[in-house]
Amino acid sequence: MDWTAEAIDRLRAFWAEGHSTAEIGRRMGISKNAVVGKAHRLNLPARPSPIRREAEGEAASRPAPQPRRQPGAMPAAAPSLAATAPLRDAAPLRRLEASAPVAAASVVAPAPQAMVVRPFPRASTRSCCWPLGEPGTPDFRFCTGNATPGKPYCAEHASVAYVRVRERREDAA
DNA sequence: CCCTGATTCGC
DNA sequence: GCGAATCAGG
Repeated sequence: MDWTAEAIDRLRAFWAEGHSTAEIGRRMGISKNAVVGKAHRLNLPARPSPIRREAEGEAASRPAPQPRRQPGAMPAAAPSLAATAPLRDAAPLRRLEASAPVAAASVVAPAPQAMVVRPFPRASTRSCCWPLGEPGTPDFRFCTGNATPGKPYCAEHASVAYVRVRERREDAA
């Protein structure tokens, strides 16, 4: 993967939109590993992980990482059972109470330095969050309409977002 | 098994 | 720096 400025920008955009790493990978034609790897390297804000890594105390409970494939190398010596667990600096790891369906963060401005990531790009909870334009492009933005009560979209976009499943003919074979 | 994201580490 | 392999939870 050639991580051009544009590619990174797109990654940031997709990431900010809350797409899954696999989805981003599909969209960009790369593996999810590449996505998550790069995101991690870019220090992009980790989105709620389904996994809860050990919290300080439990660090030792993990049986030490398995040795990974080593082409030419020999199996070195016996893994001196844990005991060595480095226990790196206590990771912040505050358990986020998950909740709001990860709304898109500011995707817009390719701002070089001051890229403030707002948790909520919408003016208020009452404005439509329908995305407009291609993520990562300068013109990407959100619909500015008023969201209908109880929905994240304006009436217009809500009608697009929520499709009646029952559209099917009843003659289904 | 499918999915998810995180981390490790040979390259 | 990159990303496959691996891990780990739902």
